[in-house]
Amino acid sequence: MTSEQSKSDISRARILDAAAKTFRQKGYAATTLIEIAKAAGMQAGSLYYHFGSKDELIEEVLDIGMRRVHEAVEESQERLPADSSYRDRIRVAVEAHLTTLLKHDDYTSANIRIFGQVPEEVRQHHIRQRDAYAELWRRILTKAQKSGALRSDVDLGLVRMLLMGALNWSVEWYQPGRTSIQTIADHMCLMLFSGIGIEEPIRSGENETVA
Amino acid sequence: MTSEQSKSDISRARILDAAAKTFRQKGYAATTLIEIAKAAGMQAGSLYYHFGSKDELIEEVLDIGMRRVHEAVEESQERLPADSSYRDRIRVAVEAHLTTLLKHDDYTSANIRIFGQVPEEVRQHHIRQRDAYAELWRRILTKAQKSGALRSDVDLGLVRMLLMGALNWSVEWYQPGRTSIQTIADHMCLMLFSGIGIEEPIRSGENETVA
DNA sequence: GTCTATATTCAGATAGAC
DNA sequence: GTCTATCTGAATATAGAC
Repeated sequence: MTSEQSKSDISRARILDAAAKTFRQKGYAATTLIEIAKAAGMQAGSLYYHFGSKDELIEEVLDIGMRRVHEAVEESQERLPADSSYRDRIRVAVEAHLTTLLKHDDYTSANIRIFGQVPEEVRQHHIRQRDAYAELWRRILTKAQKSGALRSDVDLGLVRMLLMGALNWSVEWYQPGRTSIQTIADHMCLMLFSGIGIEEPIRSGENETVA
Repeated sequence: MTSEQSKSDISRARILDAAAKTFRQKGYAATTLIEIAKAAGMQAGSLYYHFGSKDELIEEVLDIGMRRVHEAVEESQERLPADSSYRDRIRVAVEAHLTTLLKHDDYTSANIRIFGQVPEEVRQHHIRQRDAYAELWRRILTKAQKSGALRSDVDLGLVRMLLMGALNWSVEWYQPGRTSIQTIADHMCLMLFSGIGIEEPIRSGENETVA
């Protein structure tokens, strides 16, 4: 039980990597074990030495993906100075979530993209883990609100859903090199804390022309 | 060519309705023609009288879905008084998008959920239509920014993506009866225009206790 | 227009050789 | 541990009867 990696461990990891990548790209049902095996450099039948079924494989991919965001966000909080502002706490959480999602993690983005496609039974097995992650955000936002850093008249559940949506949707459009992850996080935090609106001058009904 | 509906038209519509509903629920690959046929009250083979293939069917579902949001948002703008504020213009657009998505439209929500799963060829056929819808939002936001209603130092492309993400993700969590669509739209607009942050008092480093 | 029957294709899974 | 070969089931699509 040291950090030695048996041949089995190595193959297993290669399969998981290939699976996460393929599931993320093609979705659950459209991904075949043949494809995964090929990407992992072996034959389809060989997968069954490591995993009992396609669903067992997808479950582990989902599990790893969720664990990684969860840990990343949790660590972002622990790394902060104890006297950090609540805005900073939320800001680093947003950055951690986005970075995990977009930077190098096929597992996390696979989780987000295909969770809605997997068989009901697989989904059931992950509800607990999803809830735990939701709970982490709930705590962060609730503390911020109680402390007076967030408006007290908003439904934090709704805010959380809208925030997660904005962040998670990035897996559908983000392309490395076009915008930095930091810029995305900055825009998200600006919207969340201050909004991007400006008071409009009162107008008298005419269609004004703007230079 | 009046509004008469032939038997064929009626069956076709029933098939499309059943397809939109099933695709939305189960995703693209996991939905079988057998299921769709059953939901439409016929045998799988009969579908081929109306559609040449599964992909032809999905293309029409995607097409209808996108057309409906597009029209809904466009009409929301046309219905507004000419002297409406830019905030109001954005607000009704948000409401129209969300309402179409969540109220009665399996087509639109199917479009959002499965677009990422369909074969590349099908996706290609819809890029133009998707671009047209993006362009509609781009115009709305750009006019608002130019008029001074939105901060000039933000990347509107990013804002649009984050906004669409927050709205579209609602298909994953929205449940009728729990929160009203109007409340969701209100929260979204509040975040977008004003944010939900409150200036935090300057603190001196200690962990303060809050009553 | 819709049915029944079926051809075809292909994926998930198993068995035994190496 | 991985391979090859294969079973089994299921889904798209076609053909011809009604």
